[in-house]
Amino acid sequence: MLQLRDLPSRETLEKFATRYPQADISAISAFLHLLRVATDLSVALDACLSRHGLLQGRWWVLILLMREEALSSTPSALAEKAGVTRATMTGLLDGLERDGLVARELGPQDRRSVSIRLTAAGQQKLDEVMPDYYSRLRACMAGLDERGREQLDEILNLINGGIRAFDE
Amino acid sequence: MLQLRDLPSRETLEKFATRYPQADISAISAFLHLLRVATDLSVALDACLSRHGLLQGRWWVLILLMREEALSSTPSALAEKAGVTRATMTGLLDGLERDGLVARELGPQDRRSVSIRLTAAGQQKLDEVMPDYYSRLRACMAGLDERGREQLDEILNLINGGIRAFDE
DNA sequence: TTGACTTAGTTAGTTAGCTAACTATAATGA
DNA sequence: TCATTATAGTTAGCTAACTAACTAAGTCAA
Repeated sequence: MLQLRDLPSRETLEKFATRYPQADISAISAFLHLLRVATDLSVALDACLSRHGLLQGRWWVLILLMREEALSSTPSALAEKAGVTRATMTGLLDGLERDGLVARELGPQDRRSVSIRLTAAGQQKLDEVMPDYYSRLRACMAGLDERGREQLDEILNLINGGIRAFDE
Repeated sequence: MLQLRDLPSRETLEKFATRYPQADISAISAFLHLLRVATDLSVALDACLSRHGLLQGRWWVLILLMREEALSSTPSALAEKAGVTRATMTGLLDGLERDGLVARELGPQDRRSVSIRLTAAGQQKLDEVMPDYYSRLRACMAGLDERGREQLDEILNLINGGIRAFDE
């Protein structure tokens, strides 16, 4: 997401602000800091998942299926919830099916539709990954108390509300 | 980064916490919220840059060059600062050179080395993109006052310190 | 009822990132 | 000195995302 490692120093930002007076230095700092930490968290998550032979895309599919009462859904619904295109979901499901973590079954009513079911092996994989993920995440966030978590939540909501201004 | 659109509700998290007692619900919420907002910011940044025919990777290269006193650097140094591999940097520079935004010149001392220089067209491109980027970012962060920005900075530092615990 | 549209899923081809391996050059130490 | 090792840059091939286009099936209205 944010590859950049060499974040601008205050001096650099001031130099740029001289040429570009639109610059709001503390806004830029906050923005880059947020992207930097989020990217590092995402990389850490990837590292955790890869120990179990998973990547984020495929892992989220398993979780979405586990959330379902019948442990099953359709590629379209999964794509929507996972935030990827249906074409991408086809590829994710191909991989999961190959590894036996989900099964494709013909939908009974709509013959265009396919039912995707979490297999026992898929559930077992989650039972292996989730405790590891949750333990690590707990440790990672241990330094931030409840008050800090609430503050973060409020700040993120404020920034989120501003994103439409970014897009205009 | 975080594709997932359908973030878990409190009920879902509680259901998962029953099966996986390691779960720290407010930690998970904070983590996902942070990744979600950061991803949306990154997407908004991409949209802004694409109006000017740029993507993040190539844009950061231009900025890194503009930071240099002589407006020039080497592929290796740029790769390190941009946080990508040298192979990736080769590809980014190919594209930028094709568009005339940077120039490859032979380094005088070390004959293995190549000097990359920001061209006048490259500087002009930045002079077009940066005011737009800075204006949008200012508007996006307008809802967060200085106190909030300081709080965010502290919170991010706390979380950042915890990332090593995620990796163990 | 049939022609136009919509929806579900897949396939094909593109992209930007990656790793691994390569060439050329430089640096180092027995 | 010269054999080894390290560094700079590139190339080739992989991956997971994307868009666009396709087939098949369902829906709807004139």
